[in-house]
Amino acid sequence: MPKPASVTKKTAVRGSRSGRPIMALLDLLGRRWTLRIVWELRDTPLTSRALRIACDDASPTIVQARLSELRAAGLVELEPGDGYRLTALGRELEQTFLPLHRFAERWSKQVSG
Amino acid sequence: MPKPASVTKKTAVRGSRSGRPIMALLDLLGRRWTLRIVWELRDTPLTSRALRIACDDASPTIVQARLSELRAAGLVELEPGDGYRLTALGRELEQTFLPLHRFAERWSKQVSG
DNA sequence: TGTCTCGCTACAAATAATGTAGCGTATTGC
DNA sequence: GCAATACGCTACATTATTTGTAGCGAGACA
Repeated sequence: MPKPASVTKKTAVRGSRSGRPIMALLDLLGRRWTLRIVWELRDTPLTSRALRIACDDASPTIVQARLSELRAAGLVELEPGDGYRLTALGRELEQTFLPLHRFAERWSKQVSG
Repeated sequence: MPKPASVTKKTAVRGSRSGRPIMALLDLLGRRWTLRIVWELRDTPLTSRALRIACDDASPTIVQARLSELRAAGLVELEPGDGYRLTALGRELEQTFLPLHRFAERWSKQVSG
């Protein structure tokens, strides 16, 4: 059951068939380690290796793949000599995630007991 | 300190080694279709089949798997006769996602243009 | 030179997702 | 009663993604 080319292409985001940016974004962020990577870059640039370690020693394959996607999406950039960091746009995104930290605390308390 | 069983066991989330709820949450949400499912339930309950269709005809296997995870996480519940819907906690989470819609619009304009 | 680290890639094995079919259980209409 | 339908959910083979390990070429440092 083939999907349209725009969705089958490697770089494209699933769910973008609709042309609704939110779907493309949800898809991009819903890939393994993507949210985590944005999170780890939230307040400091990290080299690719430091990032891997920060992400529970995720494999370089997937970290590089996610970084490529995030760079293509204009959310992350590579500052030579400094490592990866969020772009201005990436920082905007990260801002929308700040309440998530607080929520996570509430959530873990409510789920565990 | 170890997280509650529901977050440390096999069913639970990668990245929870640290015991930091945010990691567990980021991992849970960073699984394919999870964000999308929460999004689709944002303002109306949906039956499992309606949800599949809303999610670009995702396979029932994965939708059911994600729903199980989200139910175990206390974010989604099944109301018999009504379908799946966000719990109070799930609605709190969804609230933190609202700015995402607006961001997605900004993002798509900046990336494509 | 040798030894670092950097960003990044290759590649086989393991794991997860996909697409299709169908189960058992209600609920409806006849 | 009895199909027809929709529900939540599962089986399973195919395909895609992720993982883990190893290592490349380039640059900095000594």
